[in-house]
Amino acid sequence: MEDSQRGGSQQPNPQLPEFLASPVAAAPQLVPQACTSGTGGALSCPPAALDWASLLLPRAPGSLHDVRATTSQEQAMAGASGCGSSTAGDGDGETEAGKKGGGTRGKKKKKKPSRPRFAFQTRSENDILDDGYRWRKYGQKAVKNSAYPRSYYRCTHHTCNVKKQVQRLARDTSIVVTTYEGVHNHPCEKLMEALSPILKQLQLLSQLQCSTNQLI
DNA sequence: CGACTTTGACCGGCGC
DNA sequence: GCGCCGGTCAAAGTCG
Repeated sequence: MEDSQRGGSQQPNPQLPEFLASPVAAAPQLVPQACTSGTGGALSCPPAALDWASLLLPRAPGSLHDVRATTSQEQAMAGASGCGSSTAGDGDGETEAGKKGGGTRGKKKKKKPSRPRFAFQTRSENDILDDGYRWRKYGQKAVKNSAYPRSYYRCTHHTCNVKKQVQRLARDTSIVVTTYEGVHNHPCEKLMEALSPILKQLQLLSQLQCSTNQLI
């Protein structure tokens, strides 16, 4: 319904969002998640200088796994809710299989605690953080102790099984908590598209520098 | 017409 | 065992 989400997942503007375009000055201010004290701690917060480039590349070294959250701690995340248990565990790869397998509706897979999961908070008016990937919303739930519903998204790439949850903090409604689950196994087309001219320029530049050095 | 969102129902884990 | 709650499914509706 909200216009912000309409029109195919989220692409309000054709270009990348500022925070992707300039990783350092992350626009929707990444809130250094002091990790909602509370229950147990620390939800892994991506470091202040989040390496978006590596995050967006499939299985880039030192990316997601480094900031993964342990399942028991995820709930601290939002502080957003007393979030009970739930896990989400999704098969590392094969979710589809388990889903409608029997033909019965709404079948859930078993708990699988270990799946790369990390969350971060952004200060933004937009619930949806355009990270360059395409997401399809597959559910929305009201969560306990929070006036705001939690939305569930899945990466639309066929072979990709990454999910994310988006929820606005109850305590500070200007903060949106995004929880990613899984690792993209495909490049971020949007980002690649946006970066390619820059990369080309860089290549040219380095070539130029090389030849200048040789001359000297 | 395809891709996407909405929304109610269902399922399973967990705490009591 | 029961109820609560989070996560998911899938039909129906919407949009470009």
